[in-house]
Amino acid sequence: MNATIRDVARRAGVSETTVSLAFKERSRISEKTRQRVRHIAAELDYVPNEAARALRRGSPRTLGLMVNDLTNPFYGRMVREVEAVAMAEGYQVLVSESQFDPTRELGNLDRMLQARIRGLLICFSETTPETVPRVRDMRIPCLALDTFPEGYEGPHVVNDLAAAGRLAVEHLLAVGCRRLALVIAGSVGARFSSFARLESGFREALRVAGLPCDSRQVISAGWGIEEGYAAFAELRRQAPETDGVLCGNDLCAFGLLSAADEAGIAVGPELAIMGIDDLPFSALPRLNLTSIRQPDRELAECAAQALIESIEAGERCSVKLSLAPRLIARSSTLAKTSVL
Amino acid sequence: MNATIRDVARRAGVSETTVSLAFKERSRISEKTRQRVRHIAAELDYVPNEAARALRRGSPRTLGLMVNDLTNPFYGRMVREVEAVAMAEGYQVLVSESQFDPTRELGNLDRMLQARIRGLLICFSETTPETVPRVRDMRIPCLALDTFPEGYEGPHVVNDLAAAGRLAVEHLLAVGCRRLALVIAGSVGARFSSFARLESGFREALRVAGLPCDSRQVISAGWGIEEGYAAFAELRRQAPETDGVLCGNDLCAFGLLSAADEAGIAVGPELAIMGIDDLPFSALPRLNLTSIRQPDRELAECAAQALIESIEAGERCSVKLSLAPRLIARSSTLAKTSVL
DNA sequence: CTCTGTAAGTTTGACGTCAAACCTTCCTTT
DNA sequence: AAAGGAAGGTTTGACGTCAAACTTACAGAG
Repeated sequence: MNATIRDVARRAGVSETTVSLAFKERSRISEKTRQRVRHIAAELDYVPNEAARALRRGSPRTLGLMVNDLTNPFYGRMVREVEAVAMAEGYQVLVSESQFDPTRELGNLDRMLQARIRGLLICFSETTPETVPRVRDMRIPCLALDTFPEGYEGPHVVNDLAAAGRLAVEHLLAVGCRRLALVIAGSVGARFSSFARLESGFREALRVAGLPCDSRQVISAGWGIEEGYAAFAELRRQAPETDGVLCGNDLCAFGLLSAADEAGIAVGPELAIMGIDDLPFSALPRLNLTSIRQPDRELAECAAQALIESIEAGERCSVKLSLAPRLIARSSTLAKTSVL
Repeated sequence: MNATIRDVARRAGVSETTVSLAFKERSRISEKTRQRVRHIAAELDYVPNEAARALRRGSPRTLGLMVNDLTNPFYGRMVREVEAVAMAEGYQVLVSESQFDPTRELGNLDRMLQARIRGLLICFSETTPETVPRVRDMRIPCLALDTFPEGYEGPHVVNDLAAAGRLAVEHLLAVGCRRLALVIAGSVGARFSSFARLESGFREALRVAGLPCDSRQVISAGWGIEEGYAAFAELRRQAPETDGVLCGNDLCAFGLLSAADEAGIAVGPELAIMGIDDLPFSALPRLNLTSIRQPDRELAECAAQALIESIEAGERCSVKLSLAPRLIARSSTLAKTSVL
């Protein structure tokens, strides 16, 4: 049905190899022939058959992208941007969702490998430490996207969470908070997490400001709305005097905020709450959540580009990039001293 | 690197074809041999090479899934469910996003066809009428998911939007509203849209209730938060006496709700607002949006299953399914008569 | 004892692409 | 004039799978 390289060759009166060559830059073929062949190919609507290519080279032009939660718009944007870059480079993207479940994640990884992906972008989650060594030992280029856990030493394109932590503390202090808390995913003690960097940024900024920081100020929660909601009770129990909270992501902050509302606490004046991600929803006046915006577009773009480059170069990926975040102040951290 | 059918054949002392046959049910091969071959294959971690299969059969085991907006959690869930079914059946999913842009959508469709997808699930949008004939004329099984436009006559698995319209009207009337409006995507006059069914359900229920319904009660908007926000002004202009609104989706409702808040209108008592989708965000106490929950899981599952079945059967898909929605009442349509 | 039929395999070839190795010309160089 | 080289091709074969066509062995019929 579709034109093959053979049809083009026949029509152009050259060999199949010549046609193949005509589509490679810098190949030993005369410019004249190249143009002619390309022209004929275009006429015939010739598109190289991916399956045949894949068979020949041993693997298809496919990238794997593992995200945690497809219903979180943040990951949706990752998928969008990665696909855009991949498409431009002629790659397909195999999207997979871990749902924060180690078993599922490992299974998905296997599936991707069986599909012979040529490279992997992975958004690690804190709940799946098993994945780290597996990814490290993969023989295709892999790149951590958005965040990565402590033990991971590999290439990455992530948000500078330490900077985010600092930014948040500075902001919260500036609006008059004095007892800060951090609500993040991962378990106490073995905070196996890129959130450790968030925490260290957080602690460091507190230290610089001359404020104490003990472990009760760090609450373990999860990534979702529910978990944020539950974290509020924990916060009350563990650090009741808190007047400013930074949550690991916006979803979690929404939950916390709901719980605070319910408890009759004035979010902003009594308890400042902020998140990380700056989801579109955070700008809704009713939520109006102060958040830290990650440069998601660049993030995904850089990562995808870098990954594809290493694939083409046949080398291990070596990018290590931390992108600076930006604070978006809204009323969930309304200054205590300001007049409403 | 990976074991091939040849390795298995050699090890089992049979021909390659026998190995191939051993993996097909109902093939003319003795049960004994089948078991032995399968066992050896498992031992060698043999996984059939997709690229080779794809080359042989002319197309890979790949499904196309076109959604409108990856940052809308609703579509995220579609992707999730479709992938789950596809994976179980040994198919890959090629996800594509139209972003409500006809050019992009047609381009994506082309790309998918070039990737030789074997079937297509498409969430039509109102803004891309060009796609309808293109999809109709595709020679692979296609299935409309979630919704489909007026001109489309093909197979589909959708939400029963007429029922949603009725449900909404009944609910709004029950909580005491008397002047209803509908905010939906598409342009007046040529409401090229499955929303026409929503509208007809809406109108019908009004008629049954003995209430008038003129065209000013139907506002054209878009799908996003921004568009919902803008629609509020339009609503005030076009139908200022409105006391109950149904929005085409939750995102749009969030925008409308924000604008109403801003205008100092009490959402609920003064103006009831409801959406369709029941996103997780809608349950946030601060938003607390009454919504119509679509059975998204079944939707995606049925669709994916049906599509794969037609692919395997080599027939055109013929499923036409409308799934009943369910109303989730929250305070954005709080009864006027109730005490807050 | 030959003939036909069936069950259980095997051989062969093709799907489309593209390296690697192999030819021609034609031009330089000494 | 012979040797060498480069430019621009072409031929060949293999990637892994699986129909289709072909073979063999054996059972039962006549």
